[in-house]
Amino acid sequence: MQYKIPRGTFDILPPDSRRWQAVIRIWHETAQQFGYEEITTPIFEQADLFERSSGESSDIVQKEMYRFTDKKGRCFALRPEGTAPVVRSYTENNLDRQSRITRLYYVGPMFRYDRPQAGRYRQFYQYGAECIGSHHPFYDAEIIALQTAFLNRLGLRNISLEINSVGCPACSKDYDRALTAFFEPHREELCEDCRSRLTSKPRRLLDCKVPSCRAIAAAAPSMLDYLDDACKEHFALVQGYLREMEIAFTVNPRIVRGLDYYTHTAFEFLNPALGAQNAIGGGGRYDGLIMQIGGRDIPAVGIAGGFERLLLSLEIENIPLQTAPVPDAYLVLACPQAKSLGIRLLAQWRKQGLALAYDPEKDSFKAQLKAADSLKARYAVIIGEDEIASGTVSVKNLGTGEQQSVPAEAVPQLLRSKEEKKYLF
RNA sequence: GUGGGUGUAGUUCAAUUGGCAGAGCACCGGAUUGUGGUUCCGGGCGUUGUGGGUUCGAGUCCCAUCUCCCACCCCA
Repeated sequence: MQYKIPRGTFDILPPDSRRWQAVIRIWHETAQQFGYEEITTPIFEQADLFERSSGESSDIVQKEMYRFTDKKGRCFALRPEGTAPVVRSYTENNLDRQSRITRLYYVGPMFRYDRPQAGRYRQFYQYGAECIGSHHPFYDAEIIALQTAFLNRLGLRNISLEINSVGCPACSKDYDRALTAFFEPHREELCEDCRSRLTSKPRRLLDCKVPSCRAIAAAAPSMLDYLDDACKEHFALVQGYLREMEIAFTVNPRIVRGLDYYTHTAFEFLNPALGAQNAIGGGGRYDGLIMQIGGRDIPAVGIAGGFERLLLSLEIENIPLQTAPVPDAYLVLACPQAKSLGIRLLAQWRKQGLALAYDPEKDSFKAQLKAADSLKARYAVIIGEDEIASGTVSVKNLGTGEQQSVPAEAVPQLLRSKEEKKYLF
């Protein structure tokens, strides 16, 4: 074993690849049902696109980005998240001129240089959707509904939705000041991390796991009390829409999203069964981002989620996704003279859409039937001396054992009709 | 980036105080020449993650390194 896969990456092999296909297919279907169209962007972009959008002080930029320079010294980064590239493409291609509301969704790999852990990888796969062009709270609720529909359709049940509002930049700033003022007198009692957070990101103090910090934070002021009237109303309307859509949620004023560009609504979908890495998706509104990266002042709201944790959740809850593909029939060629005819028929029947299995290295009759059985083929199509002599082939139902001879031309129709019959019961 | 655990056949796991590296499952073949599943029989020299060291002798002890796992951190 000479080469090894890079740390924090993984191959998706059968039978897992089937599960991935199924989940991705359901994502495409759900997003399209909600009026979203697919966008695919490159997996690398100018590094400063992410630096500018995520925020210089974010962990993504500070330590998790895969950066590199190309032969001409230009600085690129493997994308650590999906929103910035979509927004870049939106502005670059003037999509705002084409329609007032633009709904886009994507699927693809993201890259973050993190220490790998269960449910956390260096190359991981995300789905996401962005609704660009309106500040209306309906769209916040709608995109949450999209993500809810997706998770429900997969069969996940033990998922909770927590929402919060981080307000507009103005009330957000007020709140940070209030937090700093609140924690400052306790500086000496805080853990080391929290002391540095106090100056850089006071909000992070709220979800520190050190018990002593938690005790202090318990009495900290709530973001919700610092929302101005407009922000308060927006948040109330989002909640109203969610209730009308019958989407269960709890308000958690401590939700902090990792990236700087979020405004107003922020939310997370959590699966408590997952352990430390329990966020399976989330999103929020980012009204300032498009202007920030050089576009017009256009509001937007988006979601994203990771497939790894989705699949982990499905496994924990024992939800089957897709059964293994089985061949319609296994071709048994019983004598050397049958081989040429058999291979011609194999090709012909495949053109007609049948899933056929055949192994040229198995000569004995018994071995071929055994193989048919282990592949769970529904039928064996047998061609040997007898069949050649009579100008027919034998079709054996491997479930019931019944067997009949028919002309070769009848096989596709026969297998198809028998299969249809099967679905009638 | 920090701390703790882990690694033996394709896979799941054994191997006593350091003493010949094994089993289940899976896989392949066979059990009178054209009929599968059950059953029975046969089939394993694997750089014990990698590289060093101690020892007459290392899967086992020591050091380094890598991987994965758990937690911190962060998030998907």
